[in-house]
Amino acid sequence: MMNDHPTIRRDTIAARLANQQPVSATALAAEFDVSEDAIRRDLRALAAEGRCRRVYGGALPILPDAAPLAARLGEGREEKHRLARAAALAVGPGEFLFLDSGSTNLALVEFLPEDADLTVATNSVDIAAAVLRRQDLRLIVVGGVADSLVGGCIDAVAVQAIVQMRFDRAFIGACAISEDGAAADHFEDATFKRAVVASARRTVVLATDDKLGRRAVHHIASLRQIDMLVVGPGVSDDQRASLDAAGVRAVMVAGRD
Amino acid sequence: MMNDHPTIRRDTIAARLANQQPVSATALAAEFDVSEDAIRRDLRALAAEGRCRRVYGGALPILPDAAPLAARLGEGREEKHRLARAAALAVGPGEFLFLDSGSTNLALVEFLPEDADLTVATNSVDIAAAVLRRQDLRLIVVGGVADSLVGGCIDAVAVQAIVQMRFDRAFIGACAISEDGAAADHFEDATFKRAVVASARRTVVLATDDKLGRRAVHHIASLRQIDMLVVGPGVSDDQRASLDAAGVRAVMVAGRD
DNA sequence: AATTGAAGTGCACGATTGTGCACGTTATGG
DNA sequence: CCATAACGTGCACAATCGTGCACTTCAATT
Repeated sequence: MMNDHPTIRRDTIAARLANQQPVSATALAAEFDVSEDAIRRDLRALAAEGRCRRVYGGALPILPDAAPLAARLGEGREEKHRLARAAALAVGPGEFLFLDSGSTNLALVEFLPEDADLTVATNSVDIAAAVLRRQDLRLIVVGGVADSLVGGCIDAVAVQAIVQMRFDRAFIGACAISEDGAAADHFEDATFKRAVVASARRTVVLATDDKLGRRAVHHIASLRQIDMLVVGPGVSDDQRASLDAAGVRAVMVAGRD
Repeated sequence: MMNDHPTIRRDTIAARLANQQPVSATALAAEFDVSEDAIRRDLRALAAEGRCRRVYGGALPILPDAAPLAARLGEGREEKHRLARAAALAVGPGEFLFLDSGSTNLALVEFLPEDADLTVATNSVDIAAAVLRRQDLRLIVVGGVADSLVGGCIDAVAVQAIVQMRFDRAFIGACAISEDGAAADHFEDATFKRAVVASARRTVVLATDDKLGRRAVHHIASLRQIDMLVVGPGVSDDQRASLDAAGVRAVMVAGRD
């Protein structure tokens, strides 16, 4: 019928990329029997929408947080520090916190108030190390089989441990924030985060600008379940308004003073 | 289909460096099947971005900042490395290991055989971090409330997790080794270590010279329960003989060649 | 039915990127 | 001090890219 329609072709390519498959311009051109120019235009459009990464010879899927923690430490360090500093202000004395894995939460450790009788639980090896270095924090390690991509434990053992805790405040790392709420790219990761949200009285999400408006496959929490969303100053007023309207209880903008 | 893409290669290299792994230009060239020139160009680009440090033969990761454990590693570093290197020789492929907290066991991580399908369990935050950096090791984190002196978890939760495991080989840190066996200065620490010994088919103790002949209050294991004791070359023949006589199955002397 | 405009396509052109090789230079270890 | 290995540079070549342009298609309008 019309299996060679341009839209179908683009959707097919987009689906593969969403499925973490790298694509080659030459191969796609042969497969859909169009010139490489057409394919290149498709890929350029996809990349402009942030749905893939353009590279020489084709395009790569957005590998969301696949890069190990340390890799992401360098990029956007300042932004993360601003977010972390702002988020830490909300923490009160004596609280029982959970810090999810992620470079932004790692940055948060050093901004937590000093000698505030805080207890920090985490499933991230790096965050645990950072907390341990601060003698004024109590540390609870969530164990299990460690996932090398996440840099911490997100398996059934970890979920089981989470289920038995009651946090005053949980800081969740999200791969994407949209009107649908927070989402992650990996199934197990999302499952773990859902358990954390369920065990926390308040859920806080720190989102660097690149996460806003993105979408990811696996749902973590609706916007209504997020008690505080901390974003950077680069957020447009439109975005803020639509988040407000969608039910986030508090949107905090870091670095606007 | 396009797994050998230049961009993927560079990302892979960058990820390793971000993971604190040094890389060799020659090895990478062979691994990705390109000329060393291409690799050198990659490394030069990475270094220009400040993501690694260029050295003769390859590139080194950027040291994040003051290494927390490097301080402790400083004292007696050479001796610990000798013990660790010797102890690692005994490890066979596919084994399930436990590494108790302690700087000597931390040193052991980097000497474990590469790509030997090893699984490492540990209760130490620093050791977990070190294991995580080596992507050829599986990591199991033993969770619980972390003890800031020990740098890991030794509470009831941790003991419970240990009880359910069966290690091929456990590396125990001991505060003291005498004819009575191994002992520790802290009660909880000793309790935890006893659980580990009970769950291990073989128990290995790495003892720096200052631990030999010392006594400590809380019993961990008799000499008969220790399957291998690794000591440094500074041990007198008398000491060795008395240990032998007391029932240690194997006393290994590191650094005598 | 004819007109119009938007979207998609292929092609030609010069620019850019990645690669390997050859050359001379520099570091490292005995 | 010397041998070797690794290095940087310049160069040639191929693949790929971006852009401008002409052409088709198709649906909506006149």
